[in-house]
Amino acid sequence: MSSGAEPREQGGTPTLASIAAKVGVSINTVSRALRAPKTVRPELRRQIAEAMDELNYVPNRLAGGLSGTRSDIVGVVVTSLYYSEFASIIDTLQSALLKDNLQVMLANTRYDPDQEITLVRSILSWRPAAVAIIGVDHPAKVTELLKSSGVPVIEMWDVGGGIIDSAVGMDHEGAGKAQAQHIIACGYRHLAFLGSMRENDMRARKRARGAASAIAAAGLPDLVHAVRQEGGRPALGEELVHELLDHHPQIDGIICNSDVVAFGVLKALHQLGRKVPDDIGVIGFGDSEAANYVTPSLSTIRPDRHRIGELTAELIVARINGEEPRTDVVDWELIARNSTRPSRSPTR
Amino acid sequence: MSSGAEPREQGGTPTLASIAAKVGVSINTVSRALRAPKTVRPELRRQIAEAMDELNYVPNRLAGGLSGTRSDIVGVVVTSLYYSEFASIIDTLQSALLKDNLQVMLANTRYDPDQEITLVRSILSWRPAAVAIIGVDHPAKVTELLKSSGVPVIEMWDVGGGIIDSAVGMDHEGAGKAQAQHIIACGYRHLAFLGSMRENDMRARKRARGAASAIAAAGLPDLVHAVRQEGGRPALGEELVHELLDHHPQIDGIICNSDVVAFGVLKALHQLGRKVPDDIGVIGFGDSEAANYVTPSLSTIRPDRHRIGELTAELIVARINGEEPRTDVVDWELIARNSTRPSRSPTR
DNA sequence: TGGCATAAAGTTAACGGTAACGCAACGCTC
DNA sequence: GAGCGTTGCGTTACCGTTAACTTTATGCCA
Repeated sequence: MSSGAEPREQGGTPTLASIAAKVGVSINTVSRALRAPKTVRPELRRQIAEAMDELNYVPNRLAGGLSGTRSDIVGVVVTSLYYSEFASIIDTLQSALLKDNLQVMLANTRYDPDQEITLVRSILSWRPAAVAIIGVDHPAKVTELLKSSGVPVIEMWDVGGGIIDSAVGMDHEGAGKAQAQHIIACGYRHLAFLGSMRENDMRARKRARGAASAIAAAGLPDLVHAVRQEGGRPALGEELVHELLDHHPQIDGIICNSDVVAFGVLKALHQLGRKVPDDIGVIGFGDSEAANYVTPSLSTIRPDRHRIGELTAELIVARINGEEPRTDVVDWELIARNSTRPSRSPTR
Repeated sequence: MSSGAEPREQGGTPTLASIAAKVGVSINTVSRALRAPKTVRPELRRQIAEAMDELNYVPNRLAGGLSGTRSDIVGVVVTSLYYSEFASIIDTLQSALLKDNLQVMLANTRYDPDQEITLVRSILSWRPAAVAIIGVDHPAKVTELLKSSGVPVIEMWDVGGGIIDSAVGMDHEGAGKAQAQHIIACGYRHLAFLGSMRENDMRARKRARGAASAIAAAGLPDLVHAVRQEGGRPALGEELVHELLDHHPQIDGIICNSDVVAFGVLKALHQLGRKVPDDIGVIGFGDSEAANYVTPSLSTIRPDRHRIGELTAELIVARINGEEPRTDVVDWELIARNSTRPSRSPTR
């Protein structure tokens, strides 16, 4: 009050030195009290803990990371967040990593390969303990950066092809094939693949390829594509259905690239007076929360997102601890609901 | 080649020193080439850039952050990810921050206050340039930590009460009131509030309070609560509707705490043979992607999540640049669809 | 041609920790 | 009571980068 602002509290946030000074020990003893508590006398440890609490001490992990060799950051690179495609993977991953005191640093490329390069570089500059990244198809520079960094890299969601280090994902081509096989088994014959297909969404391409191969194997007419280079929204499904049926009125089975797009498809078909599943069958991908609650309920593929997140976390920890790289393939499940009818007899 | 493995390439990742040695300048010159390019001769700059590219140099931001005063990390603390409540906010926020070279570090408390303390401490230990956090109601320790850290804090999603520093959010009590007023205006009289209400979800409580006050103002019977301390899933809506109508068969209007819960409510009502919106009205909250695609389409409240993300990013940059703290309130919109009927005449 | 601003580099000292090493005090064994 | 392993703490040397100075070269004008 009297002498105004003394220059004490020498700047701002307390450091180990502040604690050390307060307790009357060396800096290192304080560090040890945190890092290796058994090497410090219990009474002293108590005093140190008390001082830390009083000063609201928060360790500086920038310094810790610089000094030690590990930084306890896990970089997570996804291609989208908005349509919650990967939100649940991140959710599981983050919670699982917490147990090992690993912090998630997030980056979202929005399917832009240039962004991916920038963001990977940016994440590497934090010297992460590991990097988890969506997809197995990356710009060459990304692969190069990740490889030369030497940090463990877990590629998520997809598998196959040239894995950088380790991978946890599902077989998208197989899933696409299963979509087609199911809809064929239900008796639909003139199939289309519909939805968002951004240039760098290799998973969507693989599913479309899988579907096409199943159709070829069944000797049916070629798969018709109705896709656009933008994010999957229900409204996109509505638009594409109109286009599709204008040009290909014979279509009686629609394989959607995602559930949200399928929602729009179902609505548009209803408005057009096309009965699902009687006149036309629809299958989605993703098993979104609402898939069982639209009318008719949506048949779809359920990827085990939870398991992907969990396994990724496990794998990250394993790799940090020096275990060998590996690739885990997780299952998906075909969920047959009312938008496809198993008992439908062939139309021909 | 001849003398075998020289100790050069001294371990692993290249540093400024590696570049400096390669080009034949001092470390600081290399640093300046990045930090203040105009102070370095163009020709030299070119050589340095070349060397960096060749060695795949990635700056060490741990060191940079420790030395300089800023760390370019923005800590983002959310209460949930799985049900994508906040995924789109993060999406917008992250993209907007990218322009200013700010990196998002993510933490998810899952509505656990102890986790919140742990995670905030953990994030502060990275000396972030700013922290964005969901909600304005935090454990005392969180508030204390954030305040004493001195970093700009933006509280998102909610506003009102004791703001730590700055806030961007909407008026949840007002939104709850609007839900009730809408459903009352449609002629429904016996109202219930239904959904997930975790102990620390203050926003849900505020909306319920707002609804209750609107009902009191209209002189209607008290709001019936059908809530549970777990995450909002469609199945929860189904379960709660059964419980609710068992005990309160007179209910003719259901205010849901979230759209996903409302999806289950609509399905259960259909199975019970209760017609929506004729016998009973339902309104959701959130305007999820699927709200317009369930049957009947769901009336709901649409918070401007995009704007919240955008404004938060703006505010973060402003605060980092020394501008004053402030609180921005964003709008929400009532979206009337087919699950409530505007023209319904009073039942009494 | 000396004086002096300016540009372009080099030197030095942090930043806040961690890890390796050193050393005193203590208790134990024989 | 000398020898020796423990325990508990202090010293010192980095980690890679930035910022504040200092130095050296360069050009311009009187």
